[in-house]
Amino acid sequence: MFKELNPLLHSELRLAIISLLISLEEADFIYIKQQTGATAGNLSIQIEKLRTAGYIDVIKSFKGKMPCTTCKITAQGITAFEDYVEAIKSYINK
Amino acid sequence: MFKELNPLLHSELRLAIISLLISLEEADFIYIKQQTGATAGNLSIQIEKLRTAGYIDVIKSFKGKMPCTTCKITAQGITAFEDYVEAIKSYINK
DNA sequence: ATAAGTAGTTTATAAAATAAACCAAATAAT
DNA sequence: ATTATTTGGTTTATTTTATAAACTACTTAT
Repeated sequence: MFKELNPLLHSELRLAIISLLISLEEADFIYIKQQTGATAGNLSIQIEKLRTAGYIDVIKSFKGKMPCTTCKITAQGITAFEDYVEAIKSYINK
Repeated sequence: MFKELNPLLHSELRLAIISLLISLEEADFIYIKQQTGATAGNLSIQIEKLRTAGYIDVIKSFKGKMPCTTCKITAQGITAFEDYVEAIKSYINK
């Protein structure tokens, strides 16, 4: 009947992050912050959760003298997103 | 970019309840419990939240000698669900 | 030097979901 | 008839999650 919704992706901000990274393949902290409208603190935490789950890779570097955190979706992340999309459809297409 | 996800509907169980009621127009507590696999306690709470929001009507009656709680979606609930479906699409159709 | 801004992280608080315990009545077993 | 057991829930308590606020470290401008 209803498929299970992966709780890691069933979060407005984390879903937005993954959705962004699916189409972009790579995006930095500031860009994600702008696109999602999230606060830095919340974004920092949700990125870390996605990283711990193996859904994204996080690369910390410097852009000039400023630190720059870049995120990239992993193969596991792509699969998880695709599964989530299938699952949510079981709720919205009756 | 990303549309806001109504937090009342962005909950696995509440979304399942509303999704059921969209297609059925009416369902009782036991049936919803079976279809969603929710525990009675959790279901009781989530039904009350949907009722308070005006998304469903809850009618308490007796079926023979047993109490029976029947739920029915409201016009407001239908609109909220339709809006939610539009919003979630902004995350899953890139 | 001092103030203000950038790019984050950490800690604390509020909100949500879930589980466990409970209640009242009905039915089944001894 | 009295003691379980089940049904149909509600209430309370605990855990998890999300959000906001405070903080760190460094940079740029005054």
